Amino acid sequence: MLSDRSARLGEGVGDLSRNVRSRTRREILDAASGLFAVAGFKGTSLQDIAAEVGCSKATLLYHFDGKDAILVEMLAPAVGAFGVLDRQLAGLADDTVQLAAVKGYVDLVLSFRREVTVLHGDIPGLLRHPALADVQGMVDRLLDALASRSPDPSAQVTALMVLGAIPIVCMKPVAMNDDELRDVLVRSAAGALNARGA
Amino acid sequence: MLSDRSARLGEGVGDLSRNVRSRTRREILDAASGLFAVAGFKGTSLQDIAAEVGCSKATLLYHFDGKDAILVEMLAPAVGAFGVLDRQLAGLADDTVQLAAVKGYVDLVLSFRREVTVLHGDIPGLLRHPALADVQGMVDRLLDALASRSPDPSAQVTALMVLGAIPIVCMKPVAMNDDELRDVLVRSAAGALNARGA
DNA sequence: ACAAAAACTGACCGATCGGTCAAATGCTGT
DNA sequence: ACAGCATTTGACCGATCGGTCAGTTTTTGT
Repeated sequence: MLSDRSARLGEGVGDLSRNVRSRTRREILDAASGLFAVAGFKGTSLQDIAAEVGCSKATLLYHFDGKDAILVEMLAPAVGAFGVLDRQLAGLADDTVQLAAVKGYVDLVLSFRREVTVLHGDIPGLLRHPALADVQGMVDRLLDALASRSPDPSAQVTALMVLGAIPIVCMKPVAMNDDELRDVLVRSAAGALNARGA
Repeated sequence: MLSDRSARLGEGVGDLSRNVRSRTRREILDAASGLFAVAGFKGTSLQDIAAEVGCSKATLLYHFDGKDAILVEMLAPAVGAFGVLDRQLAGLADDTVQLAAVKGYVDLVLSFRREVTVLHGDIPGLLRHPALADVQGMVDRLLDALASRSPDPSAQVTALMVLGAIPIVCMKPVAMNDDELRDVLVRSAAGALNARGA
C-alpha cells in the first residue's frame, strides 16, 4: 500500500517512455473504473481488468502495487475534489452553507460519476480503507452542512436523504444534459430540505 | 447459542422437531442478514456466518441449498411486501399514485431496514439474481409511480432521487422513533417531488 | 550496434472461496 | 433397548482469488 513504481522510476527517462507508461496506467485505470462501477470492487478480479485492458495480470501488478492501489489511484481525483469542497464549506456561515453544500455536492457527483458509482457501490467496505479514511470525516461534515449545522434530528435525516438522493443518478442513465440535470438535482434537493420545516 | 435446545420436553414431537429446525434456520438467517448488512453479500463468507452462529459451515449447507439460498430466503419477506405494494399502486389513478408510492415505499423501507441495507449494498450484483428478477420490474414501476407516471425526464430524475434518498436512513442510526422518522421521510420526499414543478 | 533499463509475461504460490460427502452424534417413537 | 431419522461435523474438492518471481521481449541512451 506504499507508493508504486511511478514515484521511484521515470525520473531521468525520456518523454516517450513516460507517455507509454502513463498511457498504460490510464488504460488500466479506465478499464478498472468501468468494471468496478458495474460489478463492484470486490466483484471485479485482476483477471477481469487484465482481460479488459488486453494485458496480463502481472502487468497490472507491475504498474500498481496491488488491487487496492488501483482503486485508490482511481478515486484520487474525486477524493481531492471532495477535499476542496470540504474546505470551502468550512469557511461558510451557518445560514449560507446549506445551499452551497447542495450545489457543490451535485457538481462533485456529476463531475465524478464513475468514481461516485464505485464508492457508492461498496460504501462500508471502501470507507474502511486507510487511504480513504478522511473521506468519512468529509462525509460527516458535508452532512452537517446539508443540515445547516443544525442539531435537529429531522434536519439531519433530511441531509442524509439528500446525500443518498444525488448519487443514484449515476446508476441509471437519464435523457437529460448535465446542465438540466444539475438544475433538477439542486432544485429537488432544496425542496426536500425546505419541506422539513414547512 | 444453541445451548437450550432441550427445553420444553412436553411439546409434541413433530412440533418440537420443526421448532428446532426452524429456529436454527432463523438463527442462521439473522446472523447472515447482520453480516450481509455490514460487509455486503460478497464480502461475507460462509465461514463468517458459521462463526457468528456458532456452528460449522457444513451445517449452513445442510439447512440451505447454498449461499444464494440464504440470501434469497432472507430477502423473501421484504420482496413479498414489495410485491404487495406493487400491486396496490397498480390499481391507483395517476393523480393519486405518487403520494401512495412515497408512503408505501417509506413504510416498506422502515419495515425491512436490514433487508433494504443488504439489497442497497449490492444492487447490481443482487438484482441480477434469477430469484430477484421480478424486483427490477417492481422498482421500475415504483419509479414510474413516484413520477406520477409522467414521461417528463425531470420528474423521473426526482423519482430516482426519492428512490435513493429513503434507504440511506437504514445505514446511519438516527435518534428518532419510527413514527417521527416516517413523517420526516414522507414530508421531505414530497418536498423534493413538488419542488420540481414549482 | 549494443548494453542497460523498462515493460511485459507465464508459471507458480498460499489462502480462501462455495460446496460435497461419509461418518459421527443426538433425538424420537416403539 | 433398539431401530430409524434428523442433525452436525471434519476432511476434502476444484476453482479462483491477490500476489510473487524469474525470465523474455521491447524500448532507450549512447
